[in-house]
Amino acid sequence: MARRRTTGDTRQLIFKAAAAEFAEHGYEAAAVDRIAEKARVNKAMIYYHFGSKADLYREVLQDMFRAVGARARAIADGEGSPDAKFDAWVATLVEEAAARPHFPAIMLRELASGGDHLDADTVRLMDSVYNAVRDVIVAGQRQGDFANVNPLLAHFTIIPAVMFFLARGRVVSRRGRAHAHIVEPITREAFVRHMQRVVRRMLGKD
Amino acid sequence: MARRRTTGDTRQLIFKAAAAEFAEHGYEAAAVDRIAEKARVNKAMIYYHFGSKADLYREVLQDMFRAVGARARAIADGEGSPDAKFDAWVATLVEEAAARPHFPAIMLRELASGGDHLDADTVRLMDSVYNAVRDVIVAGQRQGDFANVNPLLAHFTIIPAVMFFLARGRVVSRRGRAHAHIVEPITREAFVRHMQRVVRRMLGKD
DNA sequence: GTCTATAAATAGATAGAC
DNA sequence: GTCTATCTATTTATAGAC
Repeated sequence: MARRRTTGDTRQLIFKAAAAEFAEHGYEAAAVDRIAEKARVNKAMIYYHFGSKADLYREVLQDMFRAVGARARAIADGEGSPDAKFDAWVATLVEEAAARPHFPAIMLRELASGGDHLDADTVRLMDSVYNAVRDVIVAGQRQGDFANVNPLLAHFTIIPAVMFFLARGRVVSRRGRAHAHIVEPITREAFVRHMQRVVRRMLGKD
Repeated sequence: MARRRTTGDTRQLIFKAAAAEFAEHGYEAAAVDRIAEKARVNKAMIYYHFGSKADLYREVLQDMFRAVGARARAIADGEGSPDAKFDAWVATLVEEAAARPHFPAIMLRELASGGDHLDADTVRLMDSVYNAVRDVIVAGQRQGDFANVNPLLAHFTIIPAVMFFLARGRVVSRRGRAHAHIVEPITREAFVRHMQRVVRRMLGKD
């Protein structure tokens, strides 16, 4: 059944096209014209629905961090040992980021630009992800399972590795790079297992 | 003694301004006009000395990877235990990247763009960094000090953490973010110690 | 809600004088 | 080697018809 395009559809088409465009080019170099093209929508519609390029970007960012934050909180508040929770967190982060191909690139670029486009609300959402991670670490330390590791340093050991790994896929798949060791492929399974091992050893007591 | 500006000076002024501009905005959004402004040089001089924006960018990238590659190779071929070499590698990487404030941001952005602007020569330079790291890991494994860890996975655990940490400095130092845990400051010393510990545990045998 | 047309600014790059 | 002036394309954004 083909049905007419509704307002919600248009918004979502724009939203998805915007996420892809911001990931490919970054906020500054992203072109509203190209977003309209990708969404097969008239450019004026983007301004009608989202107001400005900056507002559209903010919505894309917040959507990403809201999704990851919810899953992180679910793990933190769920059942299982601290070790098992971190196994789940690593797997979830990879899964969630892989399901949104634009997520790692946008995060990498936002960091590179010094958080130029992060408003207070977005920082709060990023913080809620970290807070869930920290809760698990502190709980693990209280019950004597984890060593005395700074939770923020632990967080910034896991997140960068996952973002790099997923962003790297596009670099590796380009042609004309067959003979460099650094672009050898890594399977997602191998990466997850590696990171789970690294995290367990990072957090574990001696 | 004030001396006249020579050709070499002009080239280097442009070079440094370009590195800063590419780091701040990324290749696409970088403006040749702004590079000229920063270097206090006429825009036409950039094209006279470097040919194009793309060529200028390539030179900036290659310079970065050449410097880091040389230091990585020196550590790999030098004296010391494999463990000590990795302590040195972590400290060196942080030092080298901190001395070039544009380095982490450019690398983050290049990765985010899928290596769009990496020619074969630049990939070879990146590869030489990894090859030095891999040599140390393989040697450590041969002499029974290291566990059987995939060297590429190990490399992509260290590099991202260092790049994130250094790029994060600019995000943290912005105003209006005082109340998020995720932007709490981390000293360089604490980070280096943490990473050295993580790397030792990642590579060490059980 | 959706379109066309266009304004106003800025981009990369070059011609040509000196 | 260094400059000014300029070409052409593209940018964000909006006015106004339907």
